[in-house]
Amino acid sequence: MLTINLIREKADEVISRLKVKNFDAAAIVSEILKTDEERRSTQTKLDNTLAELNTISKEIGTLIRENKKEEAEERKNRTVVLKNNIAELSGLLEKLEFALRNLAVKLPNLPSKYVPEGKGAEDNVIDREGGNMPQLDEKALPHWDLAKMYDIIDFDLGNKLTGAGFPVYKGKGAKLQRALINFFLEENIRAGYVEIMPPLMVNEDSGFGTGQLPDKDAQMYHVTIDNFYLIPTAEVPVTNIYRDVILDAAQFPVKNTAYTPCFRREAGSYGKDVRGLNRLHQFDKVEIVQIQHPDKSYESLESMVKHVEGLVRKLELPYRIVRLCGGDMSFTSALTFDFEVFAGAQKRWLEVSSVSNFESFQANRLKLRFREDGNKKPQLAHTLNGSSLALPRIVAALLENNQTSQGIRIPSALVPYTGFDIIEK
RNA sequence: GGAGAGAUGGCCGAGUGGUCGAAGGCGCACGCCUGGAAAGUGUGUAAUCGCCAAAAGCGGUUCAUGGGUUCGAAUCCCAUUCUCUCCGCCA
Repeated sequence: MLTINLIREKADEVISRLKVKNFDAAAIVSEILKTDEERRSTQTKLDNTLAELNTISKEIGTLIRENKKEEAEERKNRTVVLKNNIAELSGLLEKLEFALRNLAVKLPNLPSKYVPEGKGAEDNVIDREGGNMPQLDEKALPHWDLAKMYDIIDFDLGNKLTGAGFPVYKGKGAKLQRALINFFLEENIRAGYVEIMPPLMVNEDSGFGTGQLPDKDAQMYHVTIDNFYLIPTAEVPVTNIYRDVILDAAQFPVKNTAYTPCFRREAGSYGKDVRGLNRLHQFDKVEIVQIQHPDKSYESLESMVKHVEGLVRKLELPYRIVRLCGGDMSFTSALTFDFEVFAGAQKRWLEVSSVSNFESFQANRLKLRFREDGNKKPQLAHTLNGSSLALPRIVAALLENNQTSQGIRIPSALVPYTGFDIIEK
């Protein structure tokens, strides 16, 4: 959520910058300015009325103590009028604040100056490519066939236990999951991230804090009996740790990493996108989160991108780093880099990580602030996060690209974690 | 799940209808003292919104959360959440 102050002070800039996201903000901004104006004048009236009531109440106290009953009664009569006004004004104020918030949450985050213009995925900019493309012959199998052949991931069994999108990992398949989780976590810890193991269900407040609620509730599994939500990403509980928190500037950068299963309903998905491991309802992901001083958040973003790149390189996967254009960016992001790895048998790029700087957009909703030496007023921090990494598509690419006639070769960086270097029949 | 007790500022803790944004202490900041430090001592020490160009200042709100009673609520009433104790159940 953008701050009202920013919209009030730089309305034209907000409108022009949101054009990069193909978002026409003019109508909403003018509505916000009007509502905000009205809100402020209503509050002034209300404050004055409340102040008068407070004064009278104090006088009544004094009069009663002095045994001046009649004068006290007289003043009580005046309060009847005041209280009616207060009820009316505070009702109006509440309505205006509600309206203002509803308008404000409709505005996406401003794209940073590094965001390329464009309508959709085809306009994204490929910043870097790396790794070697696999040399596979024509008979190379997609990962869902390999998973079956080596009996390491059982999609049918998942259907039986739960439903589509909940695979069962078996034997070396299960061990590979565990190895990847540990590999990612250990690499993150080595880079200075503090490991967090959060709850997998969150309450409504947390859902609002990171913006899944109220709009995107259809993407989350809802535990209705206790009104909890299964987390769609570790970003939700980890970022909410800092909801309503005022940090000390000396604590920057805050760096957290967390492994969690992620649960997503993925309503509306279909076709080849959901084949095999490409899109699941439950999957494993290791997340990195940073909270940083506004002056340094782009340095942090850069370091996160470098870090994730290091992981993909160690896994010897062909990858590319994509800078998302305005039209393809998420609502909340100011700048996003997607990591894609190439799955050799499907012959397509799979998104395995998305690293974003949200600047103060998320922090405003969370009320995540910091205080600087010599500056009494708390100000909003910048938040960033990224996957490092999401497992299923990494596994898909590993299986497909590393298939040989002997079996599936495990990249050497991972062998200390798996304890084996090949998956055979 | 049942019964009871509780939730106050960064922390501890007093406060049961008006003079309470809240005693006292700890912590923290700045000063005095000191050769320097400790001890001692003095002062200060929340967030948020509005008025104001801004600062200062003034005003509103906030004692878990949401309602209510009252001229007036940290204090009384109701609901919710959380914590603790006992009982039950349990990896």
